[in-house]
Amino acid sequence: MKESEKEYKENMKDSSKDSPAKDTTSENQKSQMRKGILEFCILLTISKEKKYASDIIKELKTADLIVVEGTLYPLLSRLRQSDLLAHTWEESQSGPPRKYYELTKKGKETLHALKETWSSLAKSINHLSN
Amino acid sequence: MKESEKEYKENMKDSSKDSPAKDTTSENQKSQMRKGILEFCILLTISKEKKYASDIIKELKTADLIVVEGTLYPLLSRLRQSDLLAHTWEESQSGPPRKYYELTKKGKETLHALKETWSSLAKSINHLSN
DNA sequence: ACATAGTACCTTGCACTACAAGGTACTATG
DNA sequence: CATAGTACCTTGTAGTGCAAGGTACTATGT
Repeated sequence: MKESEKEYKENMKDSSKDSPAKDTTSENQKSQMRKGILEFCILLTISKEKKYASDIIKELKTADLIVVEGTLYPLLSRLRQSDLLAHTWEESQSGPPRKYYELTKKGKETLHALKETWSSLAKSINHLSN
Repeated sequence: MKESEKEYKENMKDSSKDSPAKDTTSENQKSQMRKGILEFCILLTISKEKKYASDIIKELKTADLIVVEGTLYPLLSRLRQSDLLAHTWEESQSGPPRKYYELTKKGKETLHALKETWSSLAKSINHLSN
């Protein structure tokens, strides 16, 4: 029924002429894709040995993941508040004392769970790619 | 300098006693990890053949990715506004007409870029896992 | 003819995230 | 003692997924 179809399309709220197109630049996409994965990555790096903020940023950079301070600090606070991380102050030879983070027991468990989530996600993408 | 270290710690704004811990339940983590990847998955599914909303949800479900309508529709609108998708109305034998989506040229290019982003991300995680 | 169920589309408001920008406190160096 | 460097943190903004709710059409039973 061409007629009813036409009616339907005309009567339905239409999002065609919404606000101007938003950013879907590849700059943005990369950043969007990292969302929620950063937490995983940070737990991963800390799991090897206790680290402080600059250590973490450095290590992530070697893996081609750019993270800035303003992102990292709130994230570390979140993880500590959720009892996934604990910190200890340690003096430095050159500069202010550093806050070294390490995984709590809960943190290790969570990391394990996140690893599974990740591999499940990777499997899904694989599945869709065929 | 135990003394100066102490000062530093005391004087710095401290986030230790912030608001109560937020959700870092594994429910939430899984959902957070999917963020920004959904867009990629949806382009992937549409790349094979044109699909409408329910098709997409069904296909994602077979890959163990749960998506709901309220998530999908705004996302499709975004992609269309960014000229990655185009849609055509088609009648249905049973029910209202359907909006079939397919990739534009720009959409295909973007999908290609996203594939690279994904594999680079996977490589990073791999790198960190050792 | 009319109500009910089913399908398909869409919006609003919320919680969460990453980031840019800016600020404080300490150390080391010229 | 000023300047640069390191390390920590906060505030405000834009983007995202989701729950909840709403509109429009078709098919079916009574």
